[in-house]
Amino acid sequence: MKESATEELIINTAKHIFFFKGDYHATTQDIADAAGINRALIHYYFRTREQLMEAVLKVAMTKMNERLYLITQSEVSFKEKISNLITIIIDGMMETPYLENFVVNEYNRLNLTCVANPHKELIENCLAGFMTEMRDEMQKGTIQTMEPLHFVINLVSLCAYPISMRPMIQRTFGLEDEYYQQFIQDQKKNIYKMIFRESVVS
Amino acid sequence: MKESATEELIINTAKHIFFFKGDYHATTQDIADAAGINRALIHYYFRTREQLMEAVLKVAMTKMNERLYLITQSEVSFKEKISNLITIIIDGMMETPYLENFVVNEYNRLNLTCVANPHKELIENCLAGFMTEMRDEMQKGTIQTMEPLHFVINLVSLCAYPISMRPMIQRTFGLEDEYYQQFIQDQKKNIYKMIFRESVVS
DNA sequence: ATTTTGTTGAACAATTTTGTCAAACAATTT
DNA sequence: AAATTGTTTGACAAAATTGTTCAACAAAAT
Repeated sequence: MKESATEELIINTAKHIFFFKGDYHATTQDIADAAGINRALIHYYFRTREQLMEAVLKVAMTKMNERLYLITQSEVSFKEKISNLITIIIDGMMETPYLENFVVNEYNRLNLTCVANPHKELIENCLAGFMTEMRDEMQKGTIQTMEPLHFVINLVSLCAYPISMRPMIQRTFGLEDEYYQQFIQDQKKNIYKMIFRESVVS
Repeated sequence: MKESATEELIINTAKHIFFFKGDYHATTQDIADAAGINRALIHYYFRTREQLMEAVLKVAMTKMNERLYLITQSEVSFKEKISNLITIIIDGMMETPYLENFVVNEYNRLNLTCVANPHKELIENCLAGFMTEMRDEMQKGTIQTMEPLHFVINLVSLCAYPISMRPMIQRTFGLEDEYYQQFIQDQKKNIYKMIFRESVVS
């Protein structure tokens, strides 16, 4: 069953408003206006605002899961895998910078069991394999020795935080948009070199 | 002029709801109920919901600025300074885990010039000094060579992200509250050793 | 003690936002 | 072409939320 063009337009508009613009206070009217449609259509396709939110969140989480899967199951060298992970996270988040904030903020309000991950077990296996891989590399001395969970979360922190908190960081340090854009691109190499303890040429 | 006990109660309750619980959809009624007072009092002291939000945000940002100031201007060794920074950020954020998210989310809506930092120039000076200090340590080889701005933001990322995004991370990796609490405490030493490239005993 | 000032709560009004409905319209089928 | 089905629209109703007012009360000052 393929969804209607209007339904997809609504979802995409909502995604843009919530995940790109970060306007969590957007009303159904705001969404309808942005989509150039009548507000009643939102209710026609999604019944309530809440159900639209759930549908949008579902799409978001599925996307995140796909990313995670893509990274962990690929058959490439460890260094390449890390490199891919950095690129996928940073590029992905630049497309939808407010997605993670949205998930965290709406977390308590929405019933997240209804947006459970269909590939949950598959991903858990991939992640377990990735953990083992990390331990191997630590023994080899490629990366610093620490709990694999710390390593993964550190890696994600380095990629995601500067994008998630962009408005606050830009304001704190007084950085222009263009400069910050470049900063995030530079982060890709920077993180890689930090992880593998290579010196950075400046 | 000391503020009334009621006014302080309202501020503190709002802070708890927004910065600790992370319930951004809380109504004036919700806040009044949580504070055990009549809703009209909120309007009496703050006139509108928006002005209450601004007052709360002002308190939050002042607190953040104080932290930053405390760290950068202290006359201790570089390693100790980093150690303090990690502790202050992590402990501070555990008290108000949703504060940063709140600032980012409300950023576009609120007029942030009205909550401008009174110590702005002072902090900029301290930060500039800190940057120089970093460059020195990089030349000495204490820390990895990179742009000081990257170094600072990386440091903050490592501390803040696991707390800011806690609900999402816990869900993704299926971690219990108690375990995660410990994880964050362990992060303090972990980040320190990562920065100074000391090996971690596990 | 009385006036003044500040504080509180309940009821009310205004606004905003969501949700519902029936009629009009378009597309498809018979 | 008529009937059926699905889509779109504007108007309306309901609910939720904010903002206002007034009368009662308490505390402090004169």
